[in-house]
Amino acid sequence: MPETFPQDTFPKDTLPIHIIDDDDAVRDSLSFLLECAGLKVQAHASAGAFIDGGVPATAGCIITDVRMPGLSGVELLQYLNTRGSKIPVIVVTGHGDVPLAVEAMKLGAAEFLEKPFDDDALLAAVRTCLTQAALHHHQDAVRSDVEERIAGLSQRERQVLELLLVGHANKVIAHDLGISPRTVEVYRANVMTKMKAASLSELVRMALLAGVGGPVD
Amino acid sequence: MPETFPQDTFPKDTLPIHIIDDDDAVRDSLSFLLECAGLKVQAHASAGAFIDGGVPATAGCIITDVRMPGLSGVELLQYLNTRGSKIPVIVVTGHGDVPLAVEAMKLGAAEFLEKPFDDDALLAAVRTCLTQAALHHHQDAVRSDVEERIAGLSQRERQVLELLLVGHANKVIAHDLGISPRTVEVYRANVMTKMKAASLSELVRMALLAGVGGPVD
DNA sequence: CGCGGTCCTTGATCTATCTCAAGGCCGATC
DNA sequence: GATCGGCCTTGAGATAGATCAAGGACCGCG
Repeated sequence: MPETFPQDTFPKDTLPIHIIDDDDAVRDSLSFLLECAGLKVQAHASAGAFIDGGVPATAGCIITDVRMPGLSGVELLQYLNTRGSKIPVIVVTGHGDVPLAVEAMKLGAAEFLEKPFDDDALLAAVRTCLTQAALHHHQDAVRSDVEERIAGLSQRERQVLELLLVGHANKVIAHDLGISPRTVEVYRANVMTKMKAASLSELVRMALLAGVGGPVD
Repeated sequence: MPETFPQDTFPKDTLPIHIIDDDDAVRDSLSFLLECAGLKVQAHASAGAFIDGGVPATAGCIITDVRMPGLSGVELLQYLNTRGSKIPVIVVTGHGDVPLAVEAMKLGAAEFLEKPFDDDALLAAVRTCLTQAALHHHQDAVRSDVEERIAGLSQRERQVLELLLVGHANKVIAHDLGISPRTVEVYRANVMTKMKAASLSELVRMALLAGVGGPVD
């Protein structure tokens, strides 16, 4: 079970910042800038190299160039979106125009800076991202934790869970599944135990968080 | 109780599109373009004029210029954000630069187009916005409906609702409120009736939708 | 004052749900 | 093959919750 940190004790500075740029000089100077600010940095020469390392579930943020051999910064954003990643991405570019910036922002970029950019502006953006990342990280930790518990349920237990979320009473669930109401109660109790839910209310909130048994509609 | 439309029968074309621009010629040409596309248009000469009309809870989208006397397009975005409005906003500008575009997008603009823009591009953006607006509109209708029901609860009923959402059993709630468990049951039943909830599960989902008794944490 | 209305409160009763205890089935392991 | 563990299943009794029916406090109104 992932640790859950209260927001203000969250170890922001341990979350690595990934720099993706094909220019050695840029990587070095960015790394230097961020490390001087006491931040942990990992540099990658291409988006592919970053992805090959396995997209970290937990990262502070990503700083990427747009024009690069292989995947461009925009393509990286698209890839991250398909992966459902919520890592904040700061896009930097030497040849930016408005349509490109708009596209990057639409794809969820947290910031779009034109070179040469102000060091302070970048640092400010990074800090903003780290704060956001800390929030998302906590949410994600909770959600993946809940998803794990759901995965740990047996088939019957999962069925009962879903019917429970629909709002059916035990006896209705029993009828639906063609078993005794008594048996449903056992699964229900198991679900509560395995999901570590102290109440039905909590169970419903957990399920919604994990995207099970959708909203009201 | 607001009607609920299945997504594809939603009357998109009845949702008005608000054009905000201080240039008469621009308003007219935009109005003409959109009306030819069969869309309903309302034009405003300034952001202030639009706001004074009362920000409509239901609108297709807003097309606004950036540079205007009075509130600028960016300031309009900020205002809409403070109001919690989710109306999609398309920003158009004759003198756009990257930082301005980025700022507008950060403030939630759906699109940022530079003049002279392609008519088809604008129409495509508008249609995208209308689709989004239809989705949000349905969500908002449901939420405001739920909020109304909550507002219709008596004080005791609301207290019981909150403790119920926390996951407390009736007898615990009774102890907390210093009344008989039996009495709690009455409020509980009233809450279910007034909220039109068929089950506790549904009640919890409604409450979460209305932002009452927050997420897991 | 007497009236209707809403809100808060409760008892008795019936129904649903949770707790304790336990048997049959199947695959994995020794 | 025997044993162990997990899954599915159930009964009887205790507990919590829903339903039926109703009294007292407060407020505005005629």
